[in-house]
This record gives sequence, C-alpha cells and structure tokens, in this order.
Amino acid sequence: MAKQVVPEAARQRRRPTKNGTVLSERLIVETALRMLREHGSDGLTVRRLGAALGADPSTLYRYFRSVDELTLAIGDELVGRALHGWQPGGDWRADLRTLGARIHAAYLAHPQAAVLTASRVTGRAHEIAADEAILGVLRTAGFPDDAAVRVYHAFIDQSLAFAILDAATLALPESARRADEGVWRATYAQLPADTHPHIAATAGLLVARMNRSAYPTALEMLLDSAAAALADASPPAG
Amino acid sequence: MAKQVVPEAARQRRRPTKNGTVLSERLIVETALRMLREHGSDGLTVRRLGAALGADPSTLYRYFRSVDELTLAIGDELVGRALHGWQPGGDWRADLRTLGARIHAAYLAHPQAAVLTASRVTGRAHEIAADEAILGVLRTAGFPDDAAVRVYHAFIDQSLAFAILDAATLALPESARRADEGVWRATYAQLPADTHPHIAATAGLLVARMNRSAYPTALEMLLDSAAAALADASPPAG
DNA sequence: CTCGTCACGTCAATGGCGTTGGCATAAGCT
DNA sequence: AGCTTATGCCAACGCCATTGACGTGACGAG
Repeated sequence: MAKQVVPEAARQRRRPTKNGTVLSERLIVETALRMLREHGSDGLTVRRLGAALGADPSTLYRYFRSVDELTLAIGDELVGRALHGWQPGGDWRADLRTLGARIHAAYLAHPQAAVLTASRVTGRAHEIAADEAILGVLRTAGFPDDAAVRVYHAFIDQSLAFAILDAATLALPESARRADEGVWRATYAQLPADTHPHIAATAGLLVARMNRSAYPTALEMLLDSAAAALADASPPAG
Repeated sequence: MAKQVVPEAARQRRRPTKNGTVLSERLIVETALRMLREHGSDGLTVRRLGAALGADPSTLYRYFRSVDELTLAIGDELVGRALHGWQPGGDWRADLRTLGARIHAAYLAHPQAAVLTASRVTGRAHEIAADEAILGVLRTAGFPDDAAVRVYHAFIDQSLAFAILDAATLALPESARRADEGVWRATYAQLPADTHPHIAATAGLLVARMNRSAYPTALEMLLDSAAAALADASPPAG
C-alpha cells in the first residue's frame, strides 16, 4: 500500500522535531535549495537534508513520496521565483525577453537545482502559470493559435535548453570543473598546428569565449523569426 | 597513492575473466552503452556492468579511475560514432547541417548516455576531432577567425543544448515518462478556460506538439545569421 | 625451457545511499 | 477526558562506488 502523503493545505497537527524545528513543504524545499547551492549536486541527500533540518531522514517521506517528487517541487520553486511579480508590459518582444531573462537568471542562480529538474514536467502551479503567461503574451499580441503554439514551443525549448546548458557547466562539482578547465588549457591550447591547424589557429579566441552563453544571441534570432511570422499572419492594419 | 590505470595501448597481459570474456576499454564502453539503452540511466552501475561482462566490479577500476572517467569515455564514443566516416563536402552550410544532424542523431540513439555526458569536456580524441572539423569547415569557407569562433561556439552550444534537451525527455526512466505524459493529459488538457484561458484555448495544439524537437528550426536560423555575417566580412567577389 | 615480474582479475570490507514498516506520541476534535 | 490520526523516530534492508590485499597466469629475459 502506498504511503499516504497529505497535501500541504490539509496538514495540521505539526509536531516539532527533536531539536525544535517545525517542518513544512516550503521549509524543506528551501533548505534543499540551499544545500544544493552550498554542497553541489551530490551534496543533497535525504539523510543530509534531514540532518540539516534536525529531523530524521524518514520524516521527509511524510512530505514527499520520493526524492523525485522533492526534485519536482524544487524545480517548480525555481520557476516560481523566476516569475515572481512579473506582469506583461504590452510589447510581446520585450515581454518574452524579460521572461527568458528571468528564467535564465533563476536557473543560473541555482545551477545544481536547475540541472536536477531539467526537462521534467512538474504540472505544479508555477510551471502552469509560466506556460499560461507565455501563451498569453503571444495570443494577446495577435498571433493566431497555431503560430502562438509554435513560438511558445521554440521559446520554451530554447530558454530551457540554454539555461540548462549554462547551468550544467556551473553545476559541475568543483573537481570536475577544475578537470574540465585543465583539459582546455592543457590539451586544446597545446595542440600542434600540423595535426590540428584550425584549433591551433584559433586557440586563443576559443579559450577566451569558453564560458560565454549563447542564449541572448539565439533568443534575438528567435524573436526576429517570430516577428516575421506575425507580420505574415496579420497584414499591417489600415 | 593513486591507483595505476594503464593506457589502452600499453595493455598486454590480458587474463580472461572467470567466465572467459577478455576485457578491453572498448568492450566495457560498448557494454555500458547497451546497458544504458536497455535499462535506463539508473540501470548502469559498476556492479551491474561487471556482472554483464562476467567480471568482478572492482576489475573495471583497472580500466577507469572512476565512473566519472567511464562516463567521459562513453561520451566520447558517442561523438566518435556521430563523426565516423564524415568528410567535408565543400558547402559550409550543408556541412554544418550534416554535422549537426549526425550529432543530434547519435545523441538520440543513446539518450541516456547523452544526458550522462552532457556539458562535460572530455578532451578525448573524438571530441577534439569534432572541434577541428567544425572550425575547419568555417575557416575553409572564408570566415575570419573571430567570426569562425563565434559561429563555432553558437553551433556547438545549440547542437548540444537541443540534442541534450531532446535526449533528456527520451532518457527519463519509464516511470517518470509516464508520469510526465500523464501530467500533460490530466492537468494541461483539463485546465478550465476561466482561470487559464490561453492554455485552454490551445490545449489540443500543445499536446500535439509535445514531443517535437525545436532543433532543426533553430539551426536554420543560426545558419542564416552566420551567412549574413560572412557576407559582411567578405564582400562578394568580382 | 625456466624463472621472475607484475598486470590484471578476485575477494572482502567500508561507509554511504534511498526507502520502508513498526512504533510512540502529541495535537486537535468531540 | 478520550479518541483518532498526523507526524516524528528507530532500525533495518538491499543497493551503491570505491579500496586494499591477495593470487595467478602471461610474458620477457636468460
């Protein structure tokens, strides 16, 4: 029989843990986010999370059926933070830029968490709100439904893909990051010109660009292409 | 003292394992790839990999210092398969399209492996060959070095980001995939129009597009933009 | 043909992990 | 005051990656 997990709203009879903290879904997610940031992707374990909260590890299963469910909650919290306080401004290009930048920033603020929840569909409140917001921007701007869905899809994919890619390099454990960086300097910068002429010729430029994000450029290309589609769909008024 | 890992070439005195198989770096990587495909991302463990090879788990540490190193080898194998037999054709746009498609395909053929190695720098042979190939295509086509590096960077990022994003949804454990799909049908398709008008209005279109990749479109946008940059840099001959 | 070396396979053990079922207890309702 | 039950704790299970000590068999040297 599946263990019962009572939804947050119905929770009532909280008992403090041994050391006095009072648990809640929110407190757990926030603590998990902090642990991810401070101790890396591998630093978050049920046992350590329990310890950080002063609670027995097994207690957390009263709030989340599994680490996977906790993961989804963390992801949705990230989306929630990204969208918090956002309002559409009326210019769809500016709106999409802002939304994209917010998502990107939220992910980069917690790269380890971002990587964990990459590509999952949470179906939780914040995620749904984000989808509704994006579709709303496009449809309000006059995109026909099918074009709106196309642009929505491309926008989501591009934002997520780049945010995750950027986050992934930030989220690597310190050791892996140093290893990867070492590989660049030790291997790429030293390749002889006779076997690898093109890398050798551009090694300096390559290393300099190493940690730049390609997202802003890609987003502008997407916006241009969407604008062209919109112009086609709705011929200039008057 | 660090355990000694002898490079493949220097290996000599192979002894068959208990059940007769003769190990090699290549055999291990290929078995790992098969296990990933068949049993999912969580299905690959040192213990199970050992069992599949008929070898004691600890034996694998004679070939790879850690699972992380094995992971990098798997990633490089994927790149190697993607580029195998490829030759530049002289038209840089076509070449980049082909390279992108090959990488994309190789990743999608082993989504679990692709996700594992996402965003790592292996510094191994195949990866270096790929970088050299891409830079070669661009510089041979007449891109000045800085433009070549810019396009290279955008191309790599976009290819990898989308390949990984696409692979990630394929790579989820069966349970998570069913859960995510269920969320779409159960949650998104059922949202009432008064609270979520935009999702409700486009639910059908959204669900239909669910598993389409945004990569091809994004790649064409990138190629167009690169072509424009090239035209600026080298005014038409004649 | 013999012998020594040592690469490589195996064994056993360590400490960590997620997860579960049983139990005690205190919060809130009647 | 008494009952129900949500919630925290405990102990245990079967996994995991990794390591150090131990053999043993293949090979090169003579």
